[in-house]
Amino acid sequence: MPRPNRTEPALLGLLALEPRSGYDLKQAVAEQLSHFWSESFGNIYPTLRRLQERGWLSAREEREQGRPPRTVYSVTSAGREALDRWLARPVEPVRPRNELLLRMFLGPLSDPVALAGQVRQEAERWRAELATLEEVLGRLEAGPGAGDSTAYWALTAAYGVRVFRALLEWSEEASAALAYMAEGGGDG
Amino acid sequence: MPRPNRTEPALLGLLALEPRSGYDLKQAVAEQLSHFWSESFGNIYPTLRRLQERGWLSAREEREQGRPPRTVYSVTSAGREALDRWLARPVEPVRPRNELLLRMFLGPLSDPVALAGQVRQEAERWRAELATLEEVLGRLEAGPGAGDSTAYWALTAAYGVRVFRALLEWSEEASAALAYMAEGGGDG
DNA sequence: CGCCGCATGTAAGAGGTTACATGATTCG
DNA sequence: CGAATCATGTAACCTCTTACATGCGGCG
Repeated sequence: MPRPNRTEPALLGLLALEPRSGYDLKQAVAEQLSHFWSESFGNIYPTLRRLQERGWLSAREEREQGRPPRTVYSVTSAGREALDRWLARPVEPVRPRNELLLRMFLGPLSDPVALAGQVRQEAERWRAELATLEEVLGRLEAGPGAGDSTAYWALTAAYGVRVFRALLEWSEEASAALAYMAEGGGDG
Repeated sequence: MPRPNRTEPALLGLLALEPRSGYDLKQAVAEQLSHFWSESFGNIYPTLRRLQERGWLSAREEREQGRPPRTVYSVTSAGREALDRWLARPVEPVRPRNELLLRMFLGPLSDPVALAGQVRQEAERWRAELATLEEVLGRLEAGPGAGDSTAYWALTAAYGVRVFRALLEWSEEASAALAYMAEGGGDG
C-alpha cells in the first residue's frame, strides 16, 4: 500500500468549506491551521492543477479591479465524493520522528547541561504556542458558537492546549532530572 | 537552507551508543524507540554505506557460527565529531501535519457521529501506547537507575506518558462535544 | 524440502520543500 | 521609479518508503 498524498485531501477539504485561490489556501493554512498543518506553494499549485485535471475541482478566473487576477477553485460533485471517501477512511497512522526524544535517548553521548538547554529552548516554543492557542480558545468560547464551525475549530485548539501543557510539565520534569545528572546524581 | 537528513544522525548516534549491524539498528528502533522514531531497511543500508564512505563509520565483518555473516559498524573519531556537531545544533522545528485535527477542522463536512468514531479509534491507539509506556516506565524506575542510560530512556517514556494522557483527556472532551452536536446542539 | 529467522541490499518513485522566476497593481 | 502586496508557477532535488530480490542456516 503506497504512501497517501495528504495535500490532496487537505486542499479538497478546505475548498469544500469555501472556494478560494491557491494563494488564499496558503494563507488560510498559515493563519488558521498553523499549529497542526502546513503547505508550501510549490506543493499547492501543482496539486490544484492535478485535482482539476482529475475533474475534482473547477476553476474560475476572477478579475477584481485593483488586484491581479486570481484563479478561484471550487469542488465539483466528483471531488466531493472523493473527499467523502477520504473522510470515511480511518486516519493514517503516523511514522513518528521526534528529534528531541532522539537526543534524549542519546543522552549518554551529550552534556546534560547542553541537553537541558535544548529542552528549555523547545519549552519556550511550546509556551508561545500555548499562549496563542489559549487566546484563540478564549475568543472562540466567548463568541456565538452555535450552528457554525467554531466548535470544530475550538476542538483543534483544545487539542493543542492540552498537549502543550503536558509538554511544558514534562520539560520541568526533564530539566530537573538533567540538572540532577549534571551534578553527579548519575555517573559522576 | 536545505532539509536535513535525520537518518544519518540517528544511525550515527545509535552506533555511538553501541556498534551494531543494520539489522540490529532496525530492531533497536522497533523495540526501544518505536514511540518516537522509525527507520526502514531501504533507508538504513544505503545510509550506512554513505556514512562509511564519508569516513564516519568503520565496518567489520563478523562471522559467528550457526548464523549468516553480519557487518558491524562502529563510529570513527571523525564520525564522533560530526555527531557532536549535530548534537550541538538546535532541534529542527517540525512541520506539523496532524490528520486527525485536519478532519476536525473539516468537521462541518462530516457526520459528527462518524467523526466521533474516528476520535475513539485514535484514542484506542493512544490507550494502548500509554499502557506499554507506563509499564516500561514502571520497570525502569524499579531498576538500578544510577550511572547508566536508563534515566534518559525513562525521560523519553515519561514524555509519551504525559502526552498520551493529555490526548486521552482531549478525546473525552471531543467525544462529548461531538455527541452534543450530533443531537442538534449545533446546527440541527 | 519448505519455512522461518537472520541479514543485506536495490529500484522505483511518491511526496514534499526550497529556491528561483515572473508578473499585476498600488502607494509613496 | 522602487517597494510592497497579491498571485502563480517551475525546476531541482532530497528524503524516505514500498516492494522486490537474494542468500545463509537451522528445524521439522
